[in-house]
Amino acid sequence: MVTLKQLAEQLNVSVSTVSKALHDSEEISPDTIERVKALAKFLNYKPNKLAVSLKNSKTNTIGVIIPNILNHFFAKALFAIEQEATKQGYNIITCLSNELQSKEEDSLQLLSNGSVDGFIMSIAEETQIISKTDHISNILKQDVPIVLFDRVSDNLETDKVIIDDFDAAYQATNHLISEGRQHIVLISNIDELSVGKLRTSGYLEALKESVNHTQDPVIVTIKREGSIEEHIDQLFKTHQTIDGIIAIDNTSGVVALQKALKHNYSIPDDMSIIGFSDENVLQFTDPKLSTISQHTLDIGKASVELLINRLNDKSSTDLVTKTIKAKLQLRGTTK
Amino acid sequence: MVTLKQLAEQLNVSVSTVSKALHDSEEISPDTIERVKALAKFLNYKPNKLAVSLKNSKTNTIGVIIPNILNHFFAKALFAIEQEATKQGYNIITCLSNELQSKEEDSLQLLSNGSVDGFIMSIAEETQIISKTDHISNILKQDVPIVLFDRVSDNLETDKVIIDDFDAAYQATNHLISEGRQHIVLISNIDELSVGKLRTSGYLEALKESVNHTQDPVIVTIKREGSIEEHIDQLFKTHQTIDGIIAIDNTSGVVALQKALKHNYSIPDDMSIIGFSDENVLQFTDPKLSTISQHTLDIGKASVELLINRLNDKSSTDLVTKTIKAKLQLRGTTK
DNA sequence: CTGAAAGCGCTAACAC
DNA sequence: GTGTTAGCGCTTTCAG
Repeated sequence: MVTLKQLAEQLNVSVSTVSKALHDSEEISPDTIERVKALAKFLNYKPNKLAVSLKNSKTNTIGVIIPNILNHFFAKALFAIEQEATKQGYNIITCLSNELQSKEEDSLQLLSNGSVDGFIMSIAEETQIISKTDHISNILKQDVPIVLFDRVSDNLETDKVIIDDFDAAYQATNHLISEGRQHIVLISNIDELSVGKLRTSGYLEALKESVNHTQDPVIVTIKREGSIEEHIDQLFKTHQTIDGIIAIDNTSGVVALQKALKHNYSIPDDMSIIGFSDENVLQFTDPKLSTISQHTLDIGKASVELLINRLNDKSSTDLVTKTIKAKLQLRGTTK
Repeated sequence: MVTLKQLAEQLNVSVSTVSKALHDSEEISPDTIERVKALAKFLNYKPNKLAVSLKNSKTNTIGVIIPNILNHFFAKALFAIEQEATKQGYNIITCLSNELQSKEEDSLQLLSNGSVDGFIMSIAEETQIISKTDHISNILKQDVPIVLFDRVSDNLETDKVIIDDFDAAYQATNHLISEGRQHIVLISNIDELSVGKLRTSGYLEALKESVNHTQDPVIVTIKREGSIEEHIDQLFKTHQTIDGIIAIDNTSGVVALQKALKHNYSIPDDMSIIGFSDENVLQFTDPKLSTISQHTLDIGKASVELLINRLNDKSSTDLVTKTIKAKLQLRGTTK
């Protein structure tokens, strides 16, 4: 690696002159600036980021902690975070917690030592289940800002970016009710998560409020990843009067549609299905799945904006929670 | 942030004593070590990684450049890379090239300044199309090691991790031939990529070698992401004798299956389909798609191993190319 | 206009 | 056993 010192030696000037020249300092003669820059370019000089960061106590790097990169929602969020961060001159260091509290803690510890200016994260499933967030508040205590997105915790005093999970499920349910559906089932493999609980509440509330709708709520909870298909198959066997499905996670909507067609339901005549899936699954379904669109790109972008705002004004004490409205996208699986 | 200096002051010893104590140096009395460690723990001291890296000229960080994180193959590769890197005590800085040569170049430039010890990357589509890899060889010239995975280039002298793309497609095609299929079509939306070209060659070779098989090759090339469905629909309309499909990218196999069922083919009786998809799509298909399994986790792991080996022995000059054998996984869409 | 010197936080050779 | 010093590469104040 070429250093300032080497440039200085070759040009017979001092290190500080070189440094200033490269920063277009007014103190330096145009001529010197010219010469310095020419040589720097020629030798492909790049300032050592470590040294600059150490000096400035500023890394221009954001730590991003993702619970599960194989979940398309998070992959897309990461995509958006990276894009916006790059645009704003920040790098990202990505850690994957794989839904484990221990890995989440490790990553926070490991990077909160000057490696990053702040964090953007979504809470690991395990952390949400055992509801222990000390490892996160410890970091906050050390004045390293954190933005939480999607999966958040009321116990943590941070900026947050969420979607209106309750409302989204509430509206989806109401839509099915307005279609005249009488037996609307909710399918979830995320009932341990904050977002899962909120979406379920929205569903329950919509059913409760609906006057001329007397069904009891039916909630299918799926624990293990692999068993979604079995559960849904089972559902169609045991509940033959089902005419509406709200799937509140990424994939079960698609699976439900698949199975419904297999069971010879005519969609959407016999049954309506609404999923929380991203558009990427649409190519796999026919008819096209109606979904609640989460505007994942906006979520990622907003997270970066919030964090950078916070970094630029650490003094500000009021926390902001930004809600990105989800939108019901009716396609081929609803009337 | 707590620093060595602060610890030293509180304990009335020198900074170097503290440093040594924390490293269990033999020079320091057990008693002092005890006291230092106790205070360090109490104050939650963490060595500033920037300073350590600067001092050691070693960051223990790997730069990972991913062409498209929304592609499940790359998400899974990233998953594997992160996992293995963490295991070996390395962090990763993730950059997304979004298939653009310019972003790839930016990322390499930005991080090859002491931020990372080396790179793991897969080449952007644009870079493969215009076949300009100077920005990569420039980094190599600066003695920053790079491991290429999946999409590689013959022009670059680096360690590589690839799958046996030619063989995989060759075998898949031969399998369909052995089933007695007479009109086997290849579908590709990645014909610009090195891996796409190799897979296509494998298909062509298998057809050519087959003695009692007289069909001409049929290759459907899809350019735009959104048009896969249309193209496949079209295919079934114009080529009604098709009885075999090899889809060489991540998604078109699933789409082909979907459409074939829609067109009332009985799968696998009337037609066999083999995709290059990951297991994650299986939940969306019925019958289950037969695939060529790419062992993506192994690819990621091997990439990290190769890079770390290289970092530990920069002198070694012989380049290694590791081939992770793909495996034909027959499921419900083949006989 | 240019240079010397201090310091970011850490390590390590070398005193004492 | 402990302390002093120099230096990683850079920025910045202050002197010249």
